[in-house]
Amino acid sequence: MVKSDYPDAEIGAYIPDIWNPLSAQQRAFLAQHYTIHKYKKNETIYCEGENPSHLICLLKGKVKIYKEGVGGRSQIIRVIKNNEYFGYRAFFAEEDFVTAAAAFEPCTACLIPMDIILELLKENNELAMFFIKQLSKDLGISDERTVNLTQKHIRGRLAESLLFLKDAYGLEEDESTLSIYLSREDLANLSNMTTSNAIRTLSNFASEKIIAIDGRKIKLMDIDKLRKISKIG
Amino acid sequence: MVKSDYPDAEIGAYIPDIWNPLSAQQRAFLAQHYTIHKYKKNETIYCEGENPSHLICLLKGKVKIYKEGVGGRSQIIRVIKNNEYFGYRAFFAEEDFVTAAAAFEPCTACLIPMDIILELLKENNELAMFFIKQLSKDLGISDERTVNLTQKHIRGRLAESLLFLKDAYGLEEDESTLSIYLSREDLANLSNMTTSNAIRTLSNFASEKIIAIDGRKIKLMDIDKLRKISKIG
DNA sequence: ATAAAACCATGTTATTTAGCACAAATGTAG
DNA sequence: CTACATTTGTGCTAAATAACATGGTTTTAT
Repeated sequence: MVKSDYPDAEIGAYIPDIWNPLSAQQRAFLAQHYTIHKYKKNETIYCEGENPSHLICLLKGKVKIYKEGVGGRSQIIRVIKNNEYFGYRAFFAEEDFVTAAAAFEPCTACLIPMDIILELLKENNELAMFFIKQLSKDLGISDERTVNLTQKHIRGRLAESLLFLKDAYGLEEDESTLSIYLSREDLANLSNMTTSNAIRTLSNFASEKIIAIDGRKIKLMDIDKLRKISKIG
Repeated sequence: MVKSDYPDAEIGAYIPDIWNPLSAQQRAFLAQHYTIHKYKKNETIYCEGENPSHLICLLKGKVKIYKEGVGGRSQIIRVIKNNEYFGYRAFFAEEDFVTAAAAFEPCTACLIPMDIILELLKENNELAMFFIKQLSKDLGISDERTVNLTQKHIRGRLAESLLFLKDAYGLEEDESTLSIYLSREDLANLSNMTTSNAIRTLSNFASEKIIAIDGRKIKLMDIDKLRKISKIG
């Protein structure tokens, strides 16, 4: 609702992947229909079972896509950063959401009704190719993740999650601190383990000088070693 | 190479999902470039790390898509049946294969070079929508599977695999025998467990009269109970 | 500022699952 | 048909992980 921060004239700069392929006319059409929303920290963006209606492009902040499993345990499936799109898979598959989305931290997002996207897809193949490519990449990542989460041991899974967070959200200026601060519980849900085991394994990594922890701040001290641990499982 | 069994004139009937959206001209173009291949039982169709080049439509037989994990264990990611397409994800993502494919039983497939598909995609949006929808469905299944394989216990995972095989390949005329005969090892690889545990759990199900086993033949005797076991994990 | 709630840390125990060994059954090649 | 390889079945042991309990610490809300 705070379009002021993201003036219409510049919207294209914030959603380049779907804006660039469009013709002038298509851009005008899109510009008429998008809206800007803000989400508070920990706010739910959509829930499992809901009906998908909008393509969401994250302009600012960090989002988790997760799934409630058996016995209250939840599993983080993927994470979203700046300029990434989500919320559209279920619509294309003609299903309700099988995952939920929530904000790790305060977020701003651009929402575009899926009907509008469908209209654009009918006339613009380059846009269709964007979605085909994106879905293909995500499917590869998901397949990879299935094996990693099922076959690796705790240390391997946690090491992998730390590297995953580094790749997803990068490091701070010191080139070693993860620029996302997660609760131990979220870290556990990302790594398919209990909170206790996330805490314990994190402490072990710290005493082995592979990482350094200061509350929720995590410094990666020995990335090669993390890679090795992640690789051997 | 045995086009005889699948005469050119009828090819459209075998690959309807991508044939129907095409114009007459596009169909002619496609007909010029497809080939028919046969695969023997257990033959590898493609390997992890290879470069994807063809869209494959399975005309006859059953195929597994799997991934070698840590320590020689392999994980079956999904299975393919008649009239389903595979082999294209990696191409669209511009990656090498992250999975491998092999024939469960003797197979016949129609291969179409991905370049040809790309050409057709440029001019045909309906075809693009087919891939968007298919990839979206597969991604949902993959996400679902990640949670099922990681959070459920052995009995839940095996029950789920049996139901999964029923949905994928159906039952024989008796309405209860799975119409695919897998080795215990494949069943284990599908369910993320060791072969011993697959054997053991299968025996347990049999003594509980939930299934009946006769070699590799598996009869589902109490599907409701299987669903319940799968659900509670 | 203070109370309440959520989170972090660590030790102990219980459960689940993998790993191994070996025998029996089945399939396969010559 | 026979010999050999592979698959299946079963029991036992070891390892990995979850579950629980408790106390300290930080965050949040009022």
